[in-house]
Amino acid sequence: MIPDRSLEVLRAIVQDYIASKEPVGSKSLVERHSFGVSAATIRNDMAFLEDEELIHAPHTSAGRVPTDKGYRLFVDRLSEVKPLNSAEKLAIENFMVGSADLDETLGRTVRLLSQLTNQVAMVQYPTLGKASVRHIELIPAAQTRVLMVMITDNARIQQHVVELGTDVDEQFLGELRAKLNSALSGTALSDVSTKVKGITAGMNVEELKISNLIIKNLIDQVDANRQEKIILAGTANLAKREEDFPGSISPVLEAIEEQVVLLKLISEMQAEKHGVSLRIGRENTFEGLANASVVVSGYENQGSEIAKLGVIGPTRMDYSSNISAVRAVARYLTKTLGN
Amino acid sequence: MIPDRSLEVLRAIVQDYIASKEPVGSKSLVERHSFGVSAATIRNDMAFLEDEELIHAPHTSAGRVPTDKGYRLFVDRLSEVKPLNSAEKLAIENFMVGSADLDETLGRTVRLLSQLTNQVAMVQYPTLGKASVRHIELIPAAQTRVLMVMITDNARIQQHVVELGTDVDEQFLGELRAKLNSALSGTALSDVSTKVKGITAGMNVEELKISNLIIKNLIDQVDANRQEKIILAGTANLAKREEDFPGSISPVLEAIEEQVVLLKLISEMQAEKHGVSLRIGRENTFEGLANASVVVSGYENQGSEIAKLGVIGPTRMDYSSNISAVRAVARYLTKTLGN
DNA sequence: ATTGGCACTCAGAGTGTCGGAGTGCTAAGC
DNA sequence: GCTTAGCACTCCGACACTCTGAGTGCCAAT
Repeated sequence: MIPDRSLEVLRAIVQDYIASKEPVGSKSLVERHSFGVSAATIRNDMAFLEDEELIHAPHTSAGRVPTDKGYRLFVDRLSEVKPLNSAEKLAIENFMVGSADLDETLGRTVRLLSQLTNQVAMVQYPTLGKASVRHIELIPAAQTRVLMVMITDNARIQQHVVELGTDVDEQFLGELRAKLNSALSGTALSDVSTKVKGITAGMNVEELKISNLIIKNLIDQVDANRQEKIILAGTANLAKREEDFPGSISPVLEAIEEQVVLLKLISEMQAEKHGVSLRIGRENTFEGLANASVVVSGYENQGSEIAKLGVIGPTRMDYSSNISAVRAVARYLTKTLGN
Repeated sequence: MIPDRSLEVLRAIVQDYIASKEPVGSKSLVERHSFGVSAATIRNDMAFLEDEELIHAPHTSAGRVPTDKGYRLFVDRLSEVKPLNSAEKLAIENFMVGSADLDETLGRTVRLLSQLTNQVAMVQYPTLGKASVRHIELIPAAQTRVLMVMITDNARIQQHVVELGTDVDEQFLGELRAKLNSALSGTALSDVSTKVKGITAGMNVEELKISNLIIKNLIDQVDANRQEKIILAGTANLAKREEDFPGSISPVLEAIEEQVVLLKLISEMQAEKHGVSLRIGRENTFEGLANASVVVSGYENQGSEIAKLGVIGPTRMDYSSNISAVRAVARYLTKTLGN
């Protein structure tokens, strides 16, 4: 395998490169770190690392830059998770104080994360989890459309418009709403689809048709995570790091603007080490993110993971800090949601 | 005043500059336009325009570039609003088809606008306007907190968490909700604050305190536009136009990320010509937008303006197209909301 | 008022030079 | 056999210099 000293050299290269943004050469390396050997020896080690494709020289006589593979090895085996400093901890505490509803909490969280890391932060809206139905409302929204609103006991609101195909009968809608509420109020979401059966007893064909439409929609709402949504903050941080993205930042901006891309990305990422998941450079299947890294962690409610949050930045990012920030924010969010 | 030919020269400069992104000189000007006079004459006109601060030479012997004032004069007096071409019209029609709830409609609208203009598009969420109350729901959200949900008959949902200061009494909450609903259901929002009086009759001190808190909050919801919110699309378009922003795009990105800034900006802008309002470069009081222009138009529901939408781009933008796109999209949105 | 001519300016592209940082290799040393 | 000093070589980046083309302002002539 790779000798210990070579690993140390790799670590030093990654650290120096992240700090200086310049390719790092053998001489400056021995100056800044005490390897106890000379530059020439380091050069041999570097040649070895290059064979292993862990580092790479942008051109013949330049210093070396870590490859994606190098970063990967670095985070997996060489980096320790930096504990947050007290200022950062304070920032987290302050940010969370007085949070009100879900929207606001998540909004604060995403801004907090972007401030903490100086990267683009994202927070995925939670799935409904183990909540139960509090109230269902049916509102005529147009000639042939009904707005269905479901309020759950963890204070989430799901809404959707249902196209009936025929004119809305307000009277009947009122009855249906009463039936739905008496049947479902207090029901766990997981039980909705069974409990809702039998509600259509004694209806005529027309009513049945409408009821089924609405019920179908209700069930869709319940068991789908279709309301998947991600909020972002700190996009401007990308522009500040412009020089970190060879070429242009615009593919990155395009990628993060596409909710679909982000959702796919996030859903592919499963927690690895420290409860955090990481994609480095081309590990992201999406082409536009070839020069970007993504750090993601899940957050929980009532003991099970309900969604994820994370940051996106250049491959040349400070992994230690970002990983610990993402992890800490995920924990605090879990804690906040617990109240 | 300014001689006619000089105005023509200004128009030509603006048009050429927008097209070529290069400072435009007297010679290329006479080549591309048929003024019927020589370059030397044009130069005299240009000197005049420069005295008037309508154009400006970036350095001694370069061509001229319009100033903010020049653009302003151009849009006010010289440009015609370009009618949309059929492809664009088609795009609008297609985009709007099958829109469902408000969120989705606005989401589509903002993406449509950004595609049409290739700029950053924004849409402000509408104020409640002339709607009336459909249903009020009070949900215990935590030990001492209540989630208040108000559904209006134009299918909008307002929600807010109220901190009671004391433990929630579910029973009482149920009664209060019933009272609120019977008192307010069907009431126009503008009448809520008067109608809600008297509802607290016969309550004890503790109940009164809670009721007042909730009612106060309800009224806040109703008459405040506090739920002001803007959605954006096409941020990546900024990055593509990077070279159009002297210095860096990051102040612009920062500005548009700040909802507060955008809301302030939008609220200051009142419709001028063609129902569209325009801020060019430093006309934007916000420093970060010194090199940006903003095109805004209002959209309506039930005959009155309920919110605005628009685009943000470099001062060197195609005003004619963007103005007509913004105007058209605002109209289509008004139309869509009418259904 | 318009024009052609002329001298002048300047940014930007191209070229040449130079130094420094970095490399690979080799032969000697521990 | 690993380590090291030394050396020749490479190449980027900075700097200085030149050249050119586009553009200008001004003036005398029409």
